[in-house]
Amino acid sequence: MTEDDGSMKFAPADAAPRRATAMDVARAAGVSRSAVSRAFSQTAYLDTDKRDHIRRIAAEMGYRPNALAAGLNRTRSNLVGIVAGDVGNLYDAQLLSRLVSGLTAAGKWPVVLDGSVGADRLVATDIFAYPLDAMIVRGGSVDPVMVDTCAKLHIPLVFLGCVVDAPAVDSIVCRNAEGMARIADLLLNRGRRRFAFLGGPAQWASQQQRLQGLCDALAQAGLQLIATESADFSHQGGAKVARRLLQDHDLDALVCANDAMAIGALGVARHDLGLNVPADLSITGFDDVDMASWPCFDLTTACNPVEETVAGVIELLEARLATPSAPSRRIQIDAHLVRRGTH
Amino acid sequence: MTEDDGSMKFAPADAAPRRATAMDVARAAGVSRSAVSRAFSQTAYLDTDKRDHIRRIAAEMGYRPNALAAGLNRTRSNLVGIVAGDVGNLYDAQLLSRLVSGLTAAGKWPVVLDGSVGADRLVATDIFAYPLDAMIVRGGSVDPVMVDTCAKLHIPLVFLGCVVDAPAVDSIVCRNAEGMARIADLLLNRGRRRFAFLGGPAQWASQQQRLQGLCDALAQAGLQLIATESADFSHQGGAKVARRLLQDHDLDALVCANDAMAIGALGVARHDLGLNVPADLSITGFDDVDMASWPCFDLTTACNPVEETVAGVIELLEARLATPSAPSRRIQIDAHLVRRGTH
DNA sequence: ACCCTATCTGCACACGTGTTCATAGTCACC
DNA sequence: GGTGACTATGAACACGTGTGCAGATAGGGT
Repeated sequence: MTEDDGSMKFAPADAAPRRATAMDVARAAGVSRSAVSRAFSQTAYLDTDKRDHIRRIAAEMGYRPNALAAGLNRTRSNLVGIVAGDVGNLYDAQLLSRLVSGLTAAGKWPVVLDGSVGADRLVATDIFAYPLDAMIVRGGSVDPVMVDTCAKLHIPLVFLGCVVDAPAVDSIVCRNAEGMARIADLLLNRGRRRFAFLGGPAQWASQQQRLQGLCDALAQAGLQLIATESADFSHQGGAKVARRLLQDHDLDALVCANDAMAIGALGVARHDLGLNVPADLSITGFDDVDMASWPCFDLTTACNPVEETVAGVIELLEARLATPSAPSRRIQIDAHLVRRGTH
Repeated sequence: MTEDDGSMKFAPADAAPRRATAMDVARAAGVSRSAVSRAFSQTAYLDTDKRDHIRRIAAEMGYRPNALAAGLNRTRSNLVGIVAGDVGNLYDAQLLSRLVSGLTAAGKWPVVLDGSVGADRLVATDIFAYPLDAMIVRGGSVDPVMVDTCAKLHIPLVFLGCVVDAPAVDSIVCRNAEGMARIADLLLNRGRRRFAFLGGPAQWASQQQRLQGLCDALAQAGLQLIATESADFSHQGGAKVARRLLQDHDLDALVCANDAMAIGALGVARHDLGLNVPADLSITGFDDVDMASWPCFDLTTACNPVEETVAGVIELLEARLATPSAPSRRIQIDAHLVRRGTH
């Protein structure tokens, strides 16, 4: 009865209107608040007529149980943080998109964070104020501050693209070295001998593994790289560095650390330098983004399968949530060769 | 004192460990829970020594105030839903990325939802269980169910790409017709007379406005379109339909509704059909995605500026949150011409 | 010495929900 | 009709936090 006084004050419709609560519905339906709560729970007893009545009134008022309030006495919030990679990068954009779909299908809500700001700033910022069920990090290198923070808050971490050795931290990586070895073998069998590598930023673990895989395969054939240069994984960066590489060295194989740079290199080689790809020069990428299959590029590359990766992330996530103290796991994904027209 | 009994039961360290709470910190620091709460509030009184002491212990224990619990008695959750567009589409991917950055900078946390599932399913699903501060929808057409649901829950809506006439629903759109008219004028001045339009799905408002802008500009010159076909805004779809258009008609200008399709058309025209662009045929896009400026495409297009659009969304959002009952607003963004090498 | 004020702190309530517990009601069966 | 079993429901508590209110402490002024 004292509640009535509170709800009668001035009918504040012009101020910010508030979301209907279970109490509001209970008053409108002439039942207790508990009954409203039970009307939205499958397990609780409630008379069918009463349940229908409550649900109809709730629908009219636009009531839905507030997940944040309910989450207080539940152990899961169903919120999962994603630190996105470089979304200007086509592969990362594709990955993010599929990851969002996969998490939604798994009943989790992805809160996406800008990965381009420093990870330390991300920690300083208040995303960890939210009780995330887990954190998925896409990136080339690992930030120890984030690992520590998540450990203290008991937030499971899944790393996507690099391996982290810490308790309750899982990771999923592509078999970069093996994939690159397949590319190297393909080019060696075709008779290529004068190789250069167009790599990405050195702090990316995948970049180093791809370089290593290439070097090892060449060493087995008694060869070594003529030149190695780094760009920023972007199309423009790849084009710029590829021009320098192709002008300074006499190459017959330019192996790139990802598709975007390979496509940039392809443009420079064909249009600016007038080289004949693949007759005089092989150019290869890595990842197999959508664009690699476009007829104007038709890029030979190694497929870093997005769907399989996302499925692996979801699997790691669910296993970790089911058994928080389980030992860390690492999933490795095979990168298979995609033979097209640039080798 | 009764609390002690509760906390002493078995020290359940092997089960799912729980996040430290203000009560835990209070016990460890020998102060009241209120003091801990105040230690993290700028406005509250607290002795400096005591505040430092509490914050140090909190840092050791990895304590942070739980935003969900705090959000219960606050009017904002700082969570904002984003219904993403088609992230396979390059423009939408770019837009999503910048939107995430912009929202983060504005102190909001974006919860990203898969826009490819039907909007009705999105409503049926339980994202609205969370008290979102607002919902940002990127898409070509408007789903009335979502508008109704958000209205009932008092969740402000911002539409990105189409205009919706409903209370407290804001929108931001590109001046599509004017942008397309600029392209048409450019092509007319260059002497083009035989135009075709390669459009997107009909339910997209922007698509219709772009078509309309083109038709009007042609009509002013006493011309009309020779042919109009639709694809799905994708590279592959654009390529396929462009081949048909170019084979069936004698054109000197192929105006595309977005860059992806224009680039697909460009590949078909040059490589498959051996046409000379721009000598014999003009091909134009719309949006000005990064790729349009790549030397291998060098696409003439109209710029649909991402930064400006995101800034507009943030502005609409903040204004709406400040004044929930304000009349609906519509921001229009100019699409300026980008002259490159395909006209 | 006393009082008033300014500063600090703890208690208690509110936020909105799920769930346990006890109780009222119903029905069947002896 | 009485008793037991069972169902349906409301009151109460818990989740973790911010904050109003009152009380306590200290310090200074008369």
